[in-house]
Amino acid sequence: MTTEEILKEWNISGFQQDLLDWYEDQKRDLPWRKDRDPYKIWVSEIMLQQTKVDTVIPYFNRFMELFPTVEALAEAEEETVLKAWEGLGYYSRARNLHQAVKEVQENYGGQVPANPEGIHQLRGVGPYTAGAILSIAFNIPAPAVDGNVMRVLSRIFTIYDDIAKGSTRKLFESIVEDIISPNNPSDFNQGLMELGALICTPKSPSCLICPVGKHCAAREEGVQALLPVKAKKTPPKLKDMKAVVLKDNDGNILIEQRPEKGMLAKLWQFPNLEKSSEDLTDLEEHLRSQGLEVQLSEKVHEVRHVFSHIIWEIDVYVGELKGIVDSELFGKTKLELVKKSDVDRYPFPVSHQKINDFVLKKGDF
DNA sequence: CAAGCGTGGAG
DNA sequence: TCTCCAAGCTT
Repeated sequence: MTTEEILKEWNISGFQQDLLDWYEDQKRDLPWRKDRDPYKIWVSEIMLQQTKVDTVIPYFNRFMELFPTVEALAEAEEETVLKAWEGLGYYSRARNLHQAVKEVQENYGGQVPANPEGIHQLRGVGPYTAGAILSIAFNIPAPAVDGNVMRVLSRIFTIYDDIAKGSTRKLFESIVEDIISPNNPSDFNQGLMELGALICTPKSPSCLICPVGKHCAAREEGVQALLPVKAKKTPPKLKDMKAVVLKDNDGNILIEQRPEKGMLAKLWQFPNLEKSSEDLTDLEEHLRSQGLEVQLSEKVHEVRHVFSHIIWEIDVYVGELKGIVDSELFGKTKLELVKKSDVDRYPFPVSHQKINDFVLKKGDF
């Protein structure tokens, strides 16, 4: 049967009631479900993008202690926000959220806009997050189609479109507009996602205890394991890197800030470059070009770190900073000499936390 | 539209 | 060790 034929004889209000009853009974007690503060819903939705609930919970709780309100976050330093995000990944989320919250503080007096136009133009708020905030916080019947919702609905209506394609999301949004509960869009959307997280899971879904199993075409046909259809993404590419932990005469450590755009933007790291020679010349030249004279050791460690699209294999060196040869050049760099105990104050990506752990915390350097 | 953008956990 | 993710957005 086609999706249209299924929908025509499908029991919409029965599905709504079964889903809402199950959600009311089985929903998890999560920190962002204690009230409907739009700011908290917003922050939680940004953190939950491509990130599991169990990972988010401690970050969310710390974030709310540091920045309890729109005003508090708007007034915070960006580096403080990035430090609170350290380890959570996709750091543009933190920078975009910070910018958007400043705009809300400036343009809306700190009140999160409760309409589609206002909310969608905020940095980092795309179609899913806009719908999630509108429905969950303001109970407005807007679709909030994430991976869970596409998986659940692809099974219920046996939809074989590739959910990795952007255009497919629109199809699911139009379906949600048809079936969303007009009285309780907040719990309806959350119920769909909760069902995807707890019952209608990617692998071996629990169809036997599914509260909406009688509405599901995939279960009827026994094809739930074939859905959803999702194109495979290309595997990450290997990149050989070098990093060096440098100490000066006073025991200070040299760190550098990454560029404002691109991967790990504005985070800090130990001087880091793509490997271009087997010996030490590439490192020495890289540092000399920034005005630094150094004495390097042989490789002391190796770090492997997998990103979503790249794998870094980092050869780690240590060395001594002999002097700043060209202080004018050094002044233009994003390098800083900091006390060993202060390295932890800066936001580091996990790849370089691994270096920090090995060289500065476990090692005797 | 496809690619770029992180991380830690499950199987 | 390897594969596949998990409440996506921006360019």
